[in-house]
Amino acid sequence: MPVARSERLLTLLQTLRRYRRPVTGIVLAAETGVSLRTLYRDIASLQAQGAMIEGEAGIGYVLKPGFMLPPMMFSEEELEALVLGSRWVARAAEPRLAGAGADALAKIAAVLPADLREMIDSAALFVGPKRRDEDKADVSAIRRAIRLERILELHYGDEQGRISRRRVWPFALGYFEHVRVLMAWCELRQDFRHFRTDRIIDMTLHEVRYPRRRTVLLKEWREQDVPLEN
Amino acid sequence: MPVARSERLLTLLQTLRRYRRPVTGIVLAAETGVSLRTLYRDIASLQAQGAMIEGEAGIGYVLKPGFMLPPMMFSEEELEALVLGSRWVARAAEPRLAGAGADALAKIAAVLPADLREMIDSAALFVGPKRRDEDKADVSAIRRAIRLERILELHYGDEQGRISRRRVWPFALGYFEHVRVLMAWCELRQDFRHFRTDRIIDMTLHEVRYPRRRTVLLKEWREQDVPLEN
DNA sequence: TCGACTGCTGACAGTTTATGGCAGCAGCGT
DNA sequence: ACGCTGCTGCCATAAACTGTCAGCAGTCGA
Repeated sequence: MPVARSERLLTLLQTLRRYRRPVTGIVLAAETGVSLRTLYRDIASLQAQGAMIEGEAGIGYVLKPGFMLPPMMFSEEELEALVLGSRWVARAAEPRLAGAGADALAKIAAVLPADLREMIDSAALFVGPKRRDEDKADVSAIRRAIRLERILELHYGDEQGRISRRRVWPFALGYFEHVRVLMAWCELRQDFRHFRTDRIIDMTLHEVRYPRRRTVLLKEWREQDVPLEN
Repeated sequence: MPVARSERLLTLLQTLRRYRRPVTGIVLAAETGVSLRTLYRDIASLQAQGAMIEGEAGIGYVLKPGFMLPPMMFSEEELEALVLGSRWVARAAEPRLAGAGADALAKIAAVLPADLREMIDSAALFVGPKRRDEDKADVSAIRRAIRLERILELHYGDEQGRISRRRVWPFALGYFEHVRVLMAWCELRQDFRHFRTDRIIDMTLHEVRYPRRRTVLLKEWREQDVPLEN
């Protein structure tokens, strides 16, 4: 196994966590089954990776409360859930915890590749409680249209049951109250419009890209802040 | 740098993500600057770490959409924010995303040491929207009392403004609606009681531990499910 | 069916890296 | 002053990684 070292670092971290008081390097070396010299190197590695370990001469090591997550794989949706949840905490929880939520979000964003980081900016613009309705439309297809900046043709039914057909320029997915909402520029209305994804009856992804950048649209939409058409 | 290999694995993962279509090992080997044989070993390492990479003879490799987070350090509060957020998503979002939230939570819980995993079980029992009030009491002190199973003496003001002094056995912190709530066994009432942390005027952490295990109290409280006194 | 291409595994030697012991310096507490 | 401890450099040894070669199996197109 080529993971011997990584595992040992995790073990060291856990061992360090068990003790509340400072622990000497000799003890840690014995518990992880390694020489003192190597232990110092391991500590240095963990610190380099962001672990908040403090060592003081004559005292020992203490690990500031917290935890290091080993490398983990998250699916796109799990990532979205984490991001969405953190955003909710950041704006809805008590100030201290809200700050922690924002920090956690920033940490995750820092290690995300650029295209996924955009998801953090555009997804979950609004948050709210419960939602039970199933989307008729394929959300991942919508996401792809946003990513590729492609024109989307929608069959859309409003609350009166009227069905309209529109060509829109999708640029973001968000939540408002309990529904998922597609943010887009509507060619018909020549303005920003919001479409509940559960009311999209059918849609077609066009081959042509729309003539503007979605990031620009998002920025303009934010400044304009039009009310929900619904 | 002793992290050469880890970095290369991350690079490989990113490279793999860039391509949407299957990529042959030769290409990946060239891009990561490594021999084909080593690339196969790297792929195996990533798969062992949970990366969802699929290889098919005659085709190439494809990475299922998602992302691998490198090892990261989270503070206790950041972890709580992630857990709380995921829980909220798990119960409030649309079914598919809710499932993803639950999965993400389970993944995090799986790598957490036992004492922090208890936090997942006990914290954020209830979730709800916005909260703006400041806690008067020190939440981290409450958490410490829970962790150490210590008796807590509270100066508590109810909604009528009456102030009472109680000795309680704290065993969990949660949310209900928009307030943080301390779950405890109340010595005065000889029953489970809930205390809004923003109504705790003052508190004292006693030296003595209470005579029961907090996990047992939590279990009994769950089975009993008494209504909120508030 | 055949061949080209590709994923995958084993073996082995060369190279790199990690490890452990030793020495020395600096800070903390008694 | 002394012991304990964190921390760093050095270096020989041990371990791990890497590349090359070989072979087998599966996919696709001709």
